[in-house]
Amino acid sequence: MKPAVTKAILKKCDSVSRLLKSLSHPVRLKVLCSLMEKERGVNELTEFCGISQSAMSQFLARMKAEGLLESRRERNHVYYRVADQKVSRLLSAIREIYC
Amino acid sequence: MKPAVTKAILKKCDSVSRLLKSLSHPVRLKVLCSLMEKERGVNELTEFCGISQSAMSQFLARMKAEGLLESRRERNHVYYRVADQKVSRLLSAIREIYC
DNA sequence: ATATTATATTAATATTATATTATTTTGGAA
DNA sequence: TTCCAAAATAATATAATATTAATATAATAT
Repeated sequence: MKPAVTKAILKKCDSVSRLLKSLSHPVRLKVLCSLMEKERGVNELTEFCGISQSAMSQFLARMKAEGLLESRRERNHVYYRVADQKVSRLLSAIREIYC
Repeated sequence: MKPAVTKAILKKCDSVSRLLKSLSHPVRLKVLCSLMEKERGVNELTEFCGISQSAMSQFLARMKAEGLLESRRERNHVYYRVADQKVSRLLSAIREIYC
């Protein structure tokens, strides 16, 4: 492998692997998949994934902190949506290959 | 979400997230990336990733067990290559989006 | 003001993944 | 056979993540 090319790949791999780690949990992946079409409320996501409210809240907080999700509040409900265009593209590719 | 669609997605997410977990470690991702072009020896992979022989061997064994890699022996050297067509496609997609 | 519902945060524990070191196996060469 | 290099395995220590439970906040309704 040419050293010049090599170095660039190594760096990219570090950042990309961090992103993939975020997608690599079943709940986080389910959340992202279900948000592909449209934004959804915490309640809906929680039911969909079949986990506790607390757990979901933690997942959502983490994904938001990582820049994967954005949220907005409406009355006493919070709605989440996918924040990153590239992540959407990646999810589409995954769907195409595996679904 | 329609229950029929839902159930299929939930199942897929479980298996896909397992795969993504495997790609989500920097070393494993580097190995896969460097094997996109052609097969490579353990030695070369170890140097490329900058980890110990033992650690690399463990990663390779795991990836082989998971069906991501195949290997062949030639004299006292072992060469690894990507085993799964779908994984190759996924890696290509990742490259396209992030590199 | 109090109660209720939705969501978030914190803390404790359990689980799993990774790295390290030492040892073993494999196949070939002296 | 004995020796050597390459690779694999085993055992253990360490670090990272996930899970669970309890508590806290936010907004609204009574």
